[in-house]
Amino acid sequence: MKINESILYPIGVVAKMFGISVATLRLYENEGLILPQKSKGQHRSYTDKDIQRIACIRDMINEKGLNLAGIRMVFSTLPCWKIKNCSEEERQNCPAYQDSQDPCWISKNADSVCGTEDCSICPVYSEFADCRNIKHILKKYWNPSSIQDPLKV
DNA sequence: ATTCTGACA
DNA sequence: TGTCAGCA
Repeated sequence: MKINESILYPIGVVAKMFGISVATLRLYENEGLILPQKSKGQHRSYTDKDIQRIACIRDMINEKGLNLAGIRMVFSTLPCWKIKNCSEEERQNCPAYQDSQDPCWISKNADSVCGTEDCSICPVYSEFADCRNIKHILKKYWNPSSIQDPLKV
C-alpha cells in the first residue's frame, strides 16, 4: 500500500522537502512545469504525484543541465492527441496538436476536447510524474506503424 | 503563522 | 530567484 496515497501538502512543506523556496515552486508553476490544485481560497495543494514530478524537475536542472524552458519543451513533446484519442477533426482544431511548443495543458484552447478539463488530473500530465520514464510510457501510445510517417501521427 | 498575487532589486 | 507589500 502507498502510505501517502491521498495526502496533500501545502507549498511551504514541499519547499522544505526540496530545500527550495516557495517562490521557486510558484515559478515552476508559472513556467508551466507543474499544476498543483488549488484549495480554499487560492492555496496550492501538492499531491505525491506533484512531489515526484518536482523531484524530476530538480534532477533535470541539477544533473541534466536543462533550464526551465528546456524542461517545458520536453513536456511539450508528449503526444496528448494519442493519449486522449482525439479525432482527426479535434486535432485540426487543437493548438497542442498543431503548432504548440508548450505543454498541452497551457496551450489548449476553450473549444478543444480538453477545454473544460482540469489538466492536473489528466493522464497527459499525471502519467508523466516520473519524467525519467517518458520514453517508456510513450511506447504504450505509439503504435509501430506511426513511425513510418511521424509528421502525420 | 502561512499563503496569495503582483511588482521589482 | 529573492523579497516586499497588503490581504485573507
